[in-house]
Amino acid sequence: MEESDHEECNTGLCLGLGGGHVAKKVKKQKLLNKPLMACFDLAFELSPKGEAMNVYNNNHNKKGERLSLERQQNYPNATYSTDSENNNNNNKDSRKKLRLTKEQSTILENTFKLHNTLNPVQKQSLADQLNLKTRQIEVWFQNRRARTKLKQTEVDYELLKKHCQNLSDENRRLKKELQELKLVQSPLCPQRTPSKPKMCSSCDQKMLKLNELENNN
DNA sequence: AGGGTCAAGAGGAACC
DNA sequence: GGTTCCTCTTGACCCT
Repeated sequence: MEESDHEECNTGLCLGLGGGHVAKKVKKQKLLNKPLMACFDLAFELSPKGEAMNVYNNNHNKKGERLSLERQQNYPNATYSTDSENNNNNNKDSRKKLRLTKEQSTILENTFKLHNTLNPVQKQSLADQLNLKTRQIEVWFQNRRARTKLKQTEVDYELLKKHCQNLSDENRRLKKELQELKLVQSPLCPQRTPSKPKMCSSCDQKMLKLNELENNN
């Protein structure tokens, strides 16, 4: 990287001042009217509140350090920078949080509405359009799908809860109704007990004989 | 200070 | 076997 490559940068970070806290201080003085700029592998943006932030972390992260070579090979587009690239900054405050601009968020949201997954070509073109890494686009879509799913789960849970409540109410109502029916059929209400069927005299006699036989047996 | 949000890390599953 | 996705977790930042 030539020094002239970042002549626009007045954050101080190019001079070895690392970390978001430094950037935060510097931003208030110098960056208020610069929505997006890049310097080395660092890109800065203003948050909705006007704070300057490191757009993409440079992963001196404790975990980032153990990132396997294999994964780096799997994701060649990802900015898994090695310490040698950015080692001017101290490793402790590495993982800076990216804040997408309103415009970036809007475009991502609109794209997500059209298709919630992207093919590599779409990913690349979106990355170019938004000045982000394809890996960032990929991560955003992953997280967005996760949020959608979580929201849907919450909605489903509420629906099931309501349904369950309805079933409980119905069950209670039916139990009550059954109780009332039992009460109505009890001996305490003789008028409701089934009356003896009327029989003609011949049938009556036959019944009598049957009863006698049964009793004899 | 503590909780919420969200980008990113990590690891495993699924797919081709 | 490489790539992408899912899921859970982590950590930075914001808000109250």
